[in-house]
Amino acid sequence: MNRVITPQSHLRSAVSSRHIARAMEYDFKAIETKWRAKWAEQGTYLTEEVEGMSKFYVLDMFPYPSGAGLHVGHPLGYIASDVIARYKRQCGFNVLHPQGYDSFGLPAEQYAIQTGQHPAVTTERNIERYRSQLDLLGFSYDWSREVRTSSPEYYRWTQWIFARLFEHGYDNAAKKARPISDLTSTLESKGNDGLGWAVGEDTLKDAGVEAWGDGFDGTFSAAQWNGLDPAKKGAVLMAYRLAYLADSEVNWCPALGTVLANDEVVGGLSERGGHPVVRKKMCQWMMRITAYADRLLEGLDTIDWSDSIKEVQRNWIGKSTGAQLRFAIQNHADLQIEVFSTRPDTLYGANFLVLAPEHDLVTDITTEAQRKSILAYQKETAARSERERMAGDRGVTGCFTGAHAVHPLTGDAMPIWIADYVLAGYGTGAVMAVPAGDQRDWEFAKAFELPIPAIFEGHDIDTGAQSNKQAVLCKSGKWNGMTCAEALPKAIEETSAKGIASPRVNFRLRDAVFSRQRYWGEPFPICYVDGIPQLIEDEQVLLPDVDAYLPTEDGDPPLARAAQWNVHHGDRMEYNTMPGWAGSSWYFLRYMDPHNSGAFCDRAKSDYWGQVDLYVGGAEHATGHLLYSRFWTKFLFDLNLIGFEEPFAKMINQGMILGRSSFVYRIEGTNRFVSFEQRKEHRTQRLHVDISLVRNDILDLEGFKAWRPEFANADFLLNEAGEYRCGNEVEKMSKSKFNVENPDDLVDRYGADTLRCYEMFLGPLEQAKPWDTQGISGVHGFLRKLNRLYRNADGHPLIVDTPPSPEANRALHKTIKKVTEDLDRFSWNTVVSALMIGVNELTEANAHERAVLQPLSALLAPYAPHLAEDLWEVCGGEGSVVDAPWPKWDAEKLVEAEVTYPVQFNGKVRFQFAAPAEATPNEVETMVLADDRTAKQLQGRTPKKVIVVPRRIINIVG
RNA sequence: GCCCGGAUGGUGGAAUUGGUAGACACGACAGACUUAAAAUCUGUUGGCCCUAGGGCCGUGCGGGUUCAAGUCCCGCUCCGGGUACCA
Repeated sequence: MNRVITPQSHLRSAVSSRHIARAMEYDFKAIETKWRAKWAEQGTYLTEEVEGMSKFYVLDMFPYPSGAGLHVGHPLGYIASDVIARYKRQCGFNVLHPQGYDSFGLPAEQYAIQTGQHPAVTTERNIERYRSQLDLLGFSYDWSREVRTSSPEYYRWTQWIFARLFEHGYDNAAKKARPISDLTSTLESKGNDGLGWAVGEDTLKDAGVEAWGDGFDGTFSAAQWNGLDPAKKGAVLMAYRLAYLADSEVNWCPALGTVLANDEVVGGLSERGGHPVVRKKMCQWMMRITAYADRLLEGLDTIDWSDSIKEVQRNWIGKSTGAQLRFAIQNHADLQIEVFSTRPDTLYGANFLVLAPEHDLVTDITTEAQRKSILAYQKETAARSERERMAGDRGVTGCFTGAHAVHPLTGDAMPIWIADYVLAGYGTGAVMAVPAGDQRDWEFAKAFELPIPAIFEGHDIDTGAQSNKQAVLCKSGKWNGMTCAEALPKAIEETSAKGIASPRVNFRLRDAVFSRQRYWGEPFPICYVDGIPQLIEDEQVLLPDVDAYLPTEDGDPPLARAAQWNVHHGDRMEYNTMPGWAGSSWYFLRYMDPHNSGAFCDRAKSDYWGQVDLYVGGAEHATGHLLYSRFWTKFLFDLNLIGFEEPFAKMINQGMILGRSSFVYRIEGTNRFVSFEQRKEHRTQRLHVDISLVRNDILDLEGFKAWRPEFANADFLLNEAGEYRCGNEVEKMSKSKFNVENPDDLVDRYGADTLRCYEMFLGPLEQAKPWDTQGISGVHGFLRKLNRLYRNADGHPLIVDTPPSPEANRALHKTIKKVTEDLDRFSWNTVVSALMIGVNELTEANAHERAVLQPLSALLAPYAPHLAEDLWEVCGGEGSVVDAPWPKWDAEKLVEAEVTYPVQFNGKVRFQFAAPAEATPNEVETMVLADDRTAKQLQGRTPKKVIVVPRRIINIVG
């Protein structure tokens, strides 16, 4: 039965009293305020190097200070790392636990464009808000070490590292970065033949053609080098620098007015904002991260990160080994097509070539008869690529060029096609198609009715391609009868000997674009003298003020607007700024020596603090920050500026906290809302409703009407209970979904200690989990119960100095053991359970002895530092609980006189059997076999076998 | 498609090397207190059967190894995340 009710008839609201009665005996507000002030006053969390003391470096990924503030999901990782920082400190380590802000970035700039407000001002305001929210939670950060990537004192050193990258190249033979001055002296004496430095081939080719004409093939002699003018030398050197300027295809985002790095583009859309991204040729600063591809790959084996994130990096780097093969083209003696293949062993099965539609040679080789259709296909793919990427549904398309290549082993003619399944940006942008061995080639051959030469024994080529490396080859000359795995190295060797191929390693990893056409980022310490970029090192290049945060009318980036600034000693400045990941690639080093004005970080300090021992943050930075910071760390290591080449020895990625959204159901075209149960009887729209108006899924009707003007006149179709029941769903926590739980409110209602414990109690840190505020009461109750062990309701201490009972001792030492072991394996959630069990047992045992309660407060300190500090004081503990030595468990106190064994018969537990703890398995067996209950279970049968697992279980088989 | 996770009560989760599955909480139910409600406290709470004693079933599904399987092996299903014509 449904009732339509008016607002007046429903005065009793389900949510009217949300007040949580606060039991006065646990006055968390007073306790937390008191100790936060004391810690600040005494500088409890300031850190310095102490010779001979072992260090432990615990780091959070620093936040971008957005305007929205924190919700309960944000502090999760911070709480986890704080627990470990405090635990390690109590264990006697010198702990470095800093925090800062990744404060350059797009949102502040977008806001500036809209409002004219300087990004520095909004950033400052957001940081203040962040800081006040963080402070409420009682973190043990040493704030004297705070860094902000947008402060000139910090970005000066970001610029400095950029300058070093500009001044260095990469020597593949030495496997390390070396100064460009080393390079020039080699070039002066030997030229670049056999040089072995990482080089941008396209950049070198362009510069070489400019210097020596069209015949330039990539090598030059010492004489040729020495004959160049400085401008041409500069252009050639650019091809070797680790930070270099290049014309390249970049991801241009028109809506953001800037280029993006590959990891900032997701499925053809910008990661931030989801705007379309197009390919465009532009002159940009780049980072030669590809020079470090192998070391970035190998280094993964030396660090303790999750397998999944290592795998993401491995795939992103995408190393593949094979050969580069050269194919002659009929009627084009001067041209050849190079293809990269990981499977040269299947070369005999190759019967056509496929080029990317954008491949350079397409125009040259296309016959007149095919020209029209080739042009049409190229146009079609260029137009389609974007839309089609989003659709994800692609058929097999392609077009014949009319040209033929020559098979290097058989001399057969191979038609040359173009197709969009071959990507211009990978390998050489051309493939040799082996339809019998590659499914894409197979499908292409089927679609265009090309023959499929069979090269595998016993494989039916009509069923699809065979890519198994254990397959046996046939019709493959000398390789007949070999498995592919056996033939592969031979194929590479033989084709290389014949001069038709060279061994080749290919990476999917691209060099990273390092310029952004934005205002709110690090300016480059670069000006252009006669068009050649020069480092500015005599003074720091500061970010100038501008009159608007938009490009100039000529399309130059905003910095071109800074009239005095944009010219340095008469030379044009670089107008681009650095990307967001520049400052975050090395911030973990600056914390070690944050105020050093003579160096980015003193070597002695980085030697002391070393690698980050525990890094906590989200997994979403796998291909961005976490790769770039590894790259910069290796570079700084090569320059002998730091003593380690992996920044983060261990990393744990916290899972997302999801919100529980509530929904109301509006009958379409009306202002009438129907309760969840009856929603299907009407045509309804589902609308998010703010979760503060909902309790146990029941809507606060008055609150709802007051929430938004358009709902002021809403009426409701209630359920049989006379209530409005909301629907719900677990989804990402977000303001727009009205499912955000704010930590400030929870701290106000339950205290920071409760919130800290509860966030850890929710479940394993790495897992995504829904937030459920109801559960917090259980954790709050635990802290109150714990508090009651130490003092009564009036706050009078209950501590006594009598010796504890064996039960109390056992409870304490069991808890110490469990908490210690769980913290050592980073099992944050089970620690809270262990403490709860301990408190339950001590309450049961009526334990108020100092010998038990004082260590207990030390044990609590990492999770609930405020209350622990207060209770430590009640116990008369010396100094701060922050430095209380971590309690050790005493195995003797854990021993029980008896062990209760579950006794199984054929694997089913039938009864419990108590045996003396010190009894041997044989004695236990004898005793249990003598027990009446055993005889009853056996009913006269003789046991075949008796298994006694000491202190665990007894299983009687028979 | 490929690669990584994961699936345990009404819910979050525990079980660390194969050894009593469901710890610890939440919720629900019942009781105490209260004029009443909230709060608080106590008890019950995987399912099924049973007067009791107790029994049977049970960790996504189907097999297997073992004295013993949530845990190991083989074959699936579903869910989450990442990634993609990468030659």
